[in-house]
Amino acid sequence: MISNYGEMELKWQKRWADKGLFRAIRDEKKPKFMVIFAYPGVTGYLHVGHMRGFSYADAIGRYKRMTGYNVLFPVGTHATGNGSISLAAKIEKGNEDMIDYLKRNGCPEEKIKDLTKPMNVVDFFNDVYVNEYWKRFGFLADWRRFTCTLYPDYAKFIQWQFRKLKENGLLIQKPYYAPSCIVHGPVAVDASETDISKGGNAETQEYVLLKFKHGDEYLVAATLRPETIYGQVCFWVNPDVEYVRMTYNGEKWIVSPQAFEKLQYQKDGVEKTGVIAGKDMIGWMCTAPALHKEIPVFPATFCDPNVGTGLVTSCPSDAPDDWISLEEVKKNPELKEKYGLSQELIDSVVPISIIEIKGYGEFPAQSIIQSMGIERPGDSKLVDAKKQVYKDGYHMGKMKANCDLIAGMRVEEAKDRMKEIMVAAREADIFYDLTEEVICRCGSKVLIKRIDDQWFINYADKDLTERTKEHCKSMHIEPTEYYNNVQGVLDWFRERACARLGNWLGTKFPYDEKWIIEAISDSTLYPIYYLISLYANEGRIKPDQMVPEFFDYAFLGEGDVEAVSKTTGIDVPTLKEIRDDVKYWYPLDLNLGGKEHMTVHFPAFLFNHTGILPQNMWPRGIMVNWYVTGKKKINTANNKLEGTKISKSKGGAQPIPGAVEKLGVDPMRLFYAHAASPFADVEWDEENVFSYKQRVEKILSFMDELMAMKDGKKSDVDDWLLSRMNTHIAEIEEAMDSFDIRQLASTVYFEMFNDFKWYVRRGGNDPETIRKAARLWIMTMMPITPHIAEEMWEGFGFEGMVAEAQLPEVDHTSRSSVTEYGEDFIRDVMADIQEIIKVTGMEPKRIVLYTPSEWKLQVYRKALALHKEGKLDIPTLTKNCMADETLRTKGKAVSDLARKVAQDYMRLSVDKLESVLGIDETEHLSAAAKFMSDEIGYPVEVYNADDEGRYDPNGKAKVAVPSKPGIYIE
RNA sequence: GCCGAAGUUGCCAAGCCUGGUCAAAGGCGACAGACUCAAGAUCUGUUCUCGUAGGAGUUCACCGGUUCGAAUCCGGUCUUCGGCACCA
Repeated sequence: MISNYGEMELKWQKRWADKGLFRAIRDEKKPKFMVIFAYPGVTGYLHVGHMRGFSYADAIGRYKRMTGYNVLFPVGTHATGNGSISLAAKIEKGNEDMIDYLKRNGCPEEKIKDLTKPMNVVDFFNDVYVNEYWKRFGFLADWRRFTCTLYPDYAKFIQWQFRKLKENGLLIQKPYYAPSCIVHGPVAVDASETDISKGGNAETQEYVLLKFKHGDEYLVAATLRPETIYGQVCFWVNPDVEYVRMTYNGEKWIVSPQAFEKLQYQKDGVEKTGVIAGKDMIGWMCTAPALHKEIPVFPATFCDPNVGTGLVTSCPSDAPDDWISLEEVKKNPELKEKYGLSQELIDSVVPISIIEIKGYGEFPAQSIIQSMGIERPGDSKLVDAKKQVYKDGYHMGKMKANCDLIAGMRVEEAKDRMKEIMVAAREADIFYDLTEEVICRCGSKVLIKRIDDQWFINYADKDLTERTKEHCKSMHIEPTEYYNNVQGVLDWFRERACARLGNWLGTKFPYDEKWIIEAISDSTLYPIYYLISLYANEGRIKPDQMVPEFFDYAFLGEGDVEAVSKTTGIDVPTLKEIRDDVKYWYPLDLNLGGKEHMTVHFPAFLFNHTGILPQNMWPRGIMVNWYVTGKKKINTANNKLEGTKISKSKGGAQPIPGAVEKLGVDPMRLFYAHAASPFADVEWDEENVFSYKQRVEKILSFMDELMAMKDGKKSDVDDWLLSRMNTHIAEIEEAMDSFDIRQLASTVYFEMFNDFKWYVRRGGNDPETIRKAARLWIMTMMPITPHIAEEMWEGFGFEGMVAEAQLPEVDHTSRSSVTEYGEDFIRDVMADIQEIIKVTGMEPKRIVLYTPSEWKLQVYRKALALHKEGKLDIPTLTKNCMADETLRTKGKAVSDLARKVAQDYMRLSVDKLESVLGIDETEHLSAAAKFMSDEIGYPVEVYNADDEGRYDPNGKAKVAVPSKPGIYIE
């Protein structure tokens, strides 16, 4: 027994390290297997969930290692971006939450004060990931090759990669509208709020700016629904807002001050020329674009100067806000008075029905207002009403005949068409805005900014896409759903902005150093870099030497080695060695990553390989793993059991070191492997992990028992056990062809264990068989629970370490389905006996089994013979039996049995029938009678039905058929 | 909304591609028994319903279809989850 798991684990980790097992060294005589997991971002401590995918990679690597492959399993980290900048900034400011978080995860106090510099943060966590997570989990990764995206040598690689993209025509520049801090430049707006302090749910929306002419000025309204232009009847201005007069493109515009600020970031030559009070515009007449009709300007307080341009065109038929505000204007005499609007003018404004939506009346806005019971402007339900009617309109609506250029179109297409028409006629313009306020980490506003010379990787390139899609068909991608889906993902992938301006960590863009290469784009081709990082880490090559010619030679085999040596200053043998490594190890055999990578990293990873490297270096496999979710809780809202996301940033996640100490590495690895299919989320449940720990301990103590069996002898079950073991190994091989780690776990920790237990229960105790079988068993445990496997391996005194052992080929000669069936047969018979005892509630004095008469066996044998020829059916078998003199004398009994046999076995394998006939049941059951008596607790006797002297008061012998002996209990 | 995935017996979770050996693996929990001074220990059995003879009945979200036969194939419905881009 193991008294201290931690010590035991560390002991073996040290031995593996001392022996240098982690090192992957090129060996041309052996086939290679290169596996990575998508390296994690350095954003702080990881939690137990992250170890799931990482552990798969190690288990697969170990399995491959055991089955004859030379395995390269390198690791690294991804630190590009601003995660560590913001972490460092928080420490600097003494942010208590952050300091608390670090402490809670076991960061030593004295370390914390060092973490005020971003690079220190990166170095610190690199150390944590490697030592506290990966090494602690017993990974056999080639630590010498560790790399990080912020290392100077890595930067050289990325610069080369971008040069290649450019040379291959895959880098393009074009304008781009990106959320951008007014101080720091582009930021990422997403739910994790890595870059920002507020507004993670904001989305960028494209508005159409509609220009309403008034004199020589334009009132500019922003709309998401250009197709409603034909329904416009008036224009809304907020009387309480002071608007800005500005010039743009030789035109005079009026917009809200906020909109003016935003426009400055999106349009050139925008200038403020004055201001105008909203209330001064009330009562104006302006000309609507496209419609070319005069409409009046009315007051509306719902016009928010922060949204769009703060000016709104009114289409009451389809906009609930407009409808209700128009009603208000009509009903409210004060407004009339205040703004001097004539009754005549007001009366002239009537909604125009323009869109037909199933389930709505003539005026959709009116319908929804009535059904939701909204009565006045400002009602909070208006937000939902708007959403609903917009949504239904968009998907189900159809433009009515009065809509001129877009009449009869579905709203979906009318929208784009109308936009194009008006923009082309210079009656409209485009404008981008965020759906909610976004504030940068620095406290400044985030607005949408036009970037003219934004660099993109052109993933939309047709040729590249086709090539990549085609290649994916030949790849091994798990799960199958993703294999199918990736085709669509690759199609959907568009140009991707690949560089950023501002304060980011990362590699400088080689063609223009003001740009920093963006986080996704610098982590696509990197698996190949692990072949170089080894040399860089060992100081054999310096970043300065890693000029383009170096990579051209190393990766592409271009250039003359002597010349490259001269250019780079790297000696020829080293260059050749590197080139040989690349040729040997690449392509990557398996890239394993969480499901979040399916639409981002994996496609980019594929595209960069197919875009830069020759075809024989394109990746061979991808495996996607699902998550470990938080403990499920009852959601009181809907009374359902729901998992909660384990989140790095939000806390509440189980830190890894604590879990390791409490539960042990092997139980955790087993939990990851077995708790669910890799392609399903699994709940983190300590109780569950604990039960895996118990299973591991059970196996350990069971092994102790086996080791103690020194003087047993051979029996029938020995053959059975060895047959079972080989059958299981064949199963494992098949499962692991598709990296089915769960099946491996299931076979090894459950099925094999059960077989061993049965072996012992049946009296098996032969030391030679035990050693032989245990040897196989322990080896198959090595991928998932390597530490205890070593412990047992050593206990049995097997040579070397199991981590370097080779799993033998399946020994087909020792496999026998007849032998295996023999034990199933015993179990079935026992189950039948138990069933009878249970149902009758008897306290048996005597249990008698009857094996079937010879004539029945004859029928079965005939069935088998026919089955082998594929001719087993009822009439054929019956005829066949009746052709036999002795059988014919039995008459109906034979034909009845023949029918039953044919029916039962027609659709089953020949193998099954062969097994049933393969054993002599009388002999087999007699031999097992003692065992069964002991197990059941009552005496068991066995007779053959043809035995004249049998004890058979109930005539049970005659119901006996092969595989189903008659049973009599009294 | 679009795209994708899923709904299995108290819970977790296999099976579904390749229909029959599926009342449906395994684990957990529960129950009974064994062993114990004791143990979140271990072992054995049971765990949809009915049943004094190894059987029968009703199940794999719901409705319908294909088939001799469907948890598995097809169509539809409902529900849940994920992705929807500059975010690792």
